[in-house]
Amino acid sequence: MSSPPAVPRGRRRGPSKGDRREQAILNTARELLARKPLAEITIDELAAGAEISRSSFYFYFDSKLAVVIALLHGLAGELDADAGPWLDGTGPDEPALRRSLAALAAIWQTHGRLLAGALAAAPGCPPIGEWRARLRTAHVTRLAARIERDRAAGLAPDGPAPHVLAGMIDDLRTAAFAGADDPRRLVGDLVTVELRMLYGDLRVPHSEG
Amino acid sequence: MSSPPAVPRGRRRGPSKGDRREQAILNTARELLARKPLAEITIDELAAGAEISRSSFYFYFDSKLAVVIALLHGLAGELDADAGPWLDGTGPDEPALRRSLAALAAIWQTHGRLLAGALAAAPGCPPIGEWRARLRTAHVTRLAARIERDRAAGLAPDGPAPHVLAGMIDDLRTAAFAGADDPRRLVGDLVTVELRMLYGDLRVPHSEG
DNA sequence: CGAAAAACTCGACAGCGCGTCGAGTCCGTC
DNA sequence: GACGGACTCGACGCGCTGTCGAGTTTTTCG
Repeated sequence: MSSPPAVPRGRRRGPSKGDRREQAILNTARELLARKPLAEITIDELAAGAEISRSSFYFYFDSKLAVVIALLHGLAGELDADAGPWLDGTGPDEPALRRSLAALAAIWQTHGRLLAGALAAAPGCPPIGEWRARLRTAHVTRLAARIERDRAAGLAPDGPAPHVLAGMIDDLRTAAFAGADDPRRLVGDLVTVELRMLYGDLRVPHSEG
Repeated sequence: MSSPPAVPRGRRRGPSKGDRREQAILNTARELLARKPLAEITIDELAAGAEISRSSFYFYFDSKLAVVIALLHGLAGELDADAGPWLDGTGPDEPALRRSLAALAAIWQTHGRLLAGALAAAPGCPPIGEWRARLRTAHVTRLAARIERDRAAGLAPDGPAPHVLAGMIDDLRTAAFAGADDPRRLVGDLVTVELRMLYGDLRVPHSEG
């Protein structure tokens, strides 16, 4: 399901030919994704880039989406990089949120095509859908917990159920980054908006109208 | 480009056979969309539902996506139904926003699969992309104007550029409705969150530290 | 070393869905 | 009744996908 065969490496030995080919396919996918959207990439191109025939491709991956999943797995770790301080903290800690979002923006900057393609393919491709769901749930759960903490401490106003609000924030990030030319330019505004979503009080404008 | 032939209706006459077939295709599309996502619907099915052969289908529409566009066009009007009072008003007029969102939710309720499918196909299908862009721009423009008005009147706090903030609100709506089981249940929370995005003030917690 | 096993390669094939083409048939008009 | 536009369809070619079985290379081990 993940890697084709179990390699019984009896002794120190460099990566087998197959290992290199597998990497070549992955690299080709990365290169192509830098130039065009996932939907326009064909297995032929992936195979050609790795200098094997199209049928040989199937020795390494079950489908084009399997390649995507492999790439996605490599990203799973990066995706919550630097999110910890924000998610585990309390109150409107603007700098922490900014760092968290900046890290996320950097990933979208370099892997936008991959993420956008994966998100588009998610409904209709269970494994990708599950990957996305897992990631989302992880984020939403931690953020929801943070919201509850802040509310209990009187730091955040009441409002939508924590997991709903957290889901909206996750959705907003994804939509905003997916549609942006330069994700990094969004960070500042996203910080402001998220803080408002979480802490923004509708103090009736003290202009008495 | 839009409708297949120009019908020279010389005199009062019921809809031609072709008109009925065209409607049959559209209806079939609607029925199928109620049962499965757009990507899983094939031209064969559309043709079969209208009781014509697959090649006859092409007499009426250029492609599956052309059918989608036709359906979408029928929706264009509904999509800003009841949005006027909110978009043309000023200040945190919660009831108006709620009505606007409720109307939108009702549309997502019945046409979710169509809208979700169209959104997924938008990048990679220029006509659909343009349709989405036009709709988005229309909403963003009006909402941005509203934001400027409110800010000028001191009713809303400063923040992201109006069109950016408006874009985020549009994105959030779309993402939230697209992912919801029952869009109508989201309305209340969406109202709260949007108002916070627009009017939520971060009164710095003068809590000591 | 040499044979068995595994890792790997490929051409050929079958399938599906798309869109086109040209040869039709139907039907209202003059 | 013949002309033309509306309409229909089968057959075809294309591009992409995934499978199969027969080959070649590489590794393992007696």
